[in-house]
Amino acid sequence: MATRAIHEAESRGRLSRERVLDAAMTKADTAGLEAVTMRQLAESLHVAPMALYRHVANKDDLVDAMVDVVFGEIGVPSGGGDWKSAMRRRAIAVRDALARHRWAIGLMESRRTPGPANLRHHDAVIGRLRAAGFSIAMAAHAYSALDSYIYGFALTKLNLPFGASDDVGDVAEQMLRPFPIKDYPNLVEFISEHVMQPGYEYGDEFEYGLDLILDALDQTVAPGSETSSDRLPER
Amino acid sequence: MATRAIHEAESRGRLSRERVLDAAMTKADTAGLEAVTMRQLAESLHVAPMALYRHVANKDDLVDAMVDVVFGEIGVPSGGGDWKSAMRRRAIAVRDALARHRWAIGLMESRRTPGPANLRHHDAVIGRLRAAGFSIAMAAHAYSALDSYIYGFALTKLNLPFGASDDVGDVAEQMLRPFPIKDYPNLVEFISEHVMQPGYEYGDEFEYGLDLILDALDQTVAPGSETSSDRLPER
DNA sequence: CTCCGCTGTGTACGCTGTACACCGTAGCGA
DNA sequence: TCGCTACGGTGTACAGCGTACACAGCGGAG
Repeated sequence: MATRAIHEAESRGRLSRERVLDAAMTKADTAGLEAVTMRQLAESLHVAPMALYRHVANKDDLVDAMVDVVFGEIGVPSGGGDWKSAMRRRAIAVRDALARHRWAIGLMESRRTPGPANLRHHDAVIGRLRAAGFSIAMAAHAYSALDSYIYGFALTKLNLPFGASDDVGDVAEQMLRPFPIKDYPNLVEFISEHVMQPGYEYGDEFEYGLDLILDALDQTVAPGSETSSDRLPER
Repeated sequence: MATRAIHEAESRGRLSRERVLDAAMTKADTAGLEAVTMRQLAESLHVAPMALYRHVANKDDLVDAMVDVVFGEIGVPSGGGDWKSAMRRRAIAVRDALARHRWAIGLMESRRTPGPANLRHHDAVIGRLRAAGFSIAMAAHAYSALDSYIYGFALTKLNLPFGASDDVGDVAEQMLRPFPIKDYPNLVEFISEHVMQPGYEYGDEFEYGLDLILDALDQTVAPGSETSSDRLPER
């Protein structure tokens, strides 16, 4: 009884898949995905490592579930407006979710076993495009182009690192330091004249490319006209 | 002496950074990046694990070098033609390199310490755009949009798995099996009417989106005209 | 009251990256 | 020719990983 009481006090009740998932998300968000080990996760839940296996099949199952939580947060493209603004809002929702959960980038589309939120999301986006008059093939084109861009942007932004609040110029300069500057004149100009300028924010590039693609799709799908509600040529 | 002779016969001479790198690339290409462990790598070189550390600082250094080899294979956009076809060729070269080295996807832009081939590549691409009359800001827009798309496509293609020669339809159907079909009508239609059709190849989507972006950039950079050789508006 | 089943535990195995001390040899200066 | 040094390869060891397996304690059903 004493043991039980103490244990309850420490862990605020029994373990559950949801509590495991919550702890994993928090840990990943704050300490990175590499900090999400079964052992560390168990420790932060005040539980033995093997206890987790009563609630997740294995680590892959856990990661699958985490990714599905992110899809859940993204939700589905909300009702109003034309397809273009719906897709624009969705793109930004995805970007924002990936900004909150940087560890999910590169995992979102890579799971061999998509969860329900994942499927619901894809279903809704395709549905939205079809309702706007996209043929199946054209919806595939649009979805592929948009998703590639969105995930790719997140990926390159995550990477080429400019980590959040680091001074971008410092990082860039540091990457170049070991090399003779004269070998990379365009890169040097690019960094000193653009990246290091005050007010530069790589994240701002996102909407430029996004609108580029959305406008191009719009032109393809409704060349000349401005409202589209019928099946239109694929290519 | 006997020992030495045997050892030489097995390993075809001394170890070197290059031999380590070659073995690592081969292993990653054939068995995936997760098979590239210091121990397995050492074994395939007939050498003790710790021997590798005389030639690479640590595993991160090794992976950095592997990524730079991929950039080396991509090369720089070759001379002739307008910027659009140069960028198109580059995009396809990147896609092909990533197809040869699937493990590199997600690593290409993520290394905090880019190698010389990486920098040379970026320098050349920026240089090509600048030479075609792109302002610095416009070059940034174009580069960001293109790279996001290219890497994102590789990422989503790698992922949503349809692994190479698997039957795409089978995989898709299998992903849906655990769920009630009626919950995802658009997805079901999409898969059965499009993805499962004979001749469908997701990889074909790449050039559609690529040309969409290239044409859109072209229109932005030279609205109306068909040859561009001067600085033009950023946005 | 007894028993079953569920949940959490402890131990153990094989794998990972890599620190550290060691040793044989090749190549050099004397 | 000798002796030394520096370098490349080895063996051992440690901490940390995912997880298989046998077990224990408790709650609820019969």
